[in-house]
Amino acid sequence: MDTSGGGEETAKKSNYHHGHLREALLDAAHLLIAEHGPADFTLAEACRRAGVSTAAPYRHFADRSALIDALAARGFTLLTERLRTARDRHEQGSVQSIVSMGQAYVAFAAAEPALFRLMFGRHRLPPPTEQAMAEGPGCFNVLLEAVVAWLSKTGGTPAEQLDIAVPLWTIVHGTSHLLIDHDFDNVAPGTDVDELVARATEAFLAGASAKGRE
Amino acid sequence: MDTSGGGEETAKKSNYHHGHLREALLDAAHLLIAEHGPADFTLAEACRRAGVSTAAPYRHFADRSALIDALAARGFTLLTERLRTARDRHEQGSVQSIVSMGQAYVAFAAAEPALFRLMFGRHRLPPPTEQAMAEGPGCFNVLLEAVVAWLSKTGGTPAEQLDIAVPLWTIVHGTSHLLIDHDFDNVAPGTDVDELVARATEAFLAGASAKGRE
DNA sequence: TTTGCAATGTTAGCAGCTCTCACATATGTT
DNA sequence: AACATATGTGAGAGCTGCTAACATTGCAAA
Repeated sequence: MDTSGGGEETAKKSNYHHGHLREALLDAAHLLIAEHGPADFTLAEACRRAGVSTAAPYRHFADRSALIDALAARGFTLLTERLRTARDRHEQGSVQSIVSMGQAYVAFAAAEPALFRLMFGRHRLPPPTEQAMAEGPGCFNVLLEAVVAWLSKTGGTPAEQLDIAVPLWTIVHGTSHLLIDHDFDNVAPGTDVDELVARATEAFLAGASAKGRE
Repeated sequence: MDTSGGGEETAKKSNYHHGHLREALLDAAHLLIAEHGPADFTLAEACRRAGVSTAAPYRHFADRSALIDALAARGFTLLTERLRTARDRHEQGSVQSIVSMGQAYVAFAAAEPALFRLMFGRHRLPPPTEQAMAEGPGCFNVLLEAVVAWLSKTGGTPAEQLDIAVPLWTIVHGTSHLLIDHDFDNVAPGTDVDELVARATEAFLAGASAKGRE
């Protein structure tokens, strides 16, 4: 999947130094949390899969949670890309463009539930982490740009962008969590989340722009 | 806070058998996850606080996660109560009644973030747990009833109840998660979540009923 | 090329956690 | 009073995160 596979032969000068350990650990961790959930992810098991001792990770990460943070950062850049391509599949400023982003958001959560939980569930109060200050908004900014474009088409002002974007975010974020936690199963089984996101987004935008015009 | 405090004197026949260990462990666990987050909650620490050995919990719970599940169940009954009283503070079928429920939902998450995460974050695929089948819906049913009442007032049919209730749920659920994960801080600091829930709910209901009428 | 240093890996080991097993003690029923 | 049952303890196995001292390699300057 990456260069390390073929690299074992081309660059097998030694097997003492791994060579791509940092990335290998992140890959292993990604697989593990996808299999067993983020809670009972084990650094030792990741080491086993990467073929190194349990002390090796500490050359690349301060501690276990630093590795998890790095994984979350990976997730944010991935999500941001997906949102951008989803948005750009439709006309700028169109409702369809915004709906498409929401569906991509939920699809990402559905495809990578453990990663999604990791990204938004690290309840560490202290460190806004500069990294997060850059990545998190980076992700949200994609939505903001689309909302501004929509506002300019429907006669709204850019000042309202947060009043529109934040509720839209809550809809797709809530849908994602409820979906991956299987909370629809008992209550509304067989829910079509794409449909759900489309209807909720359209209804909210309709209600919001009606209110603005009244 | 409970009977065990005074009970130590009235019922201090022995200190070998604890007497209320199950509840005491749940109380201790509740405090611990509130302090340190649900992830690094430790069964051993809960034992220390309850004043028993680390083997004692296994007389009352199958394992660590069974205790956590019991805590989550507690949370659901608590949340259901809060929703019911919030709803009943306003006229039946009114938008205000529905908004009030949403605000109570978010307020619960804000007051008990760790418990909230526990309740919805146990990503255990296998057991729909009968308990959860009863509690989860029990919680959602409060909303459904309110939505049915609103529909009958606005000329909708009960068949649409899920189309209305599920999006509303995603709004408050998403708001709760984003709030307790501090995701508003970087993006929309100082967000008034009560205001947010009210505006989003009103706009969605307006848009949805307009669509029904068109 | 050789030498020396910084980067990266290993082994050994501590402390803490979950969970089990055999044993101890209290409770209540007959 | 005696037994069965419920509930607690102590010791210990096996795992984990993490540290410290030591080993190996790659790179860059002499």
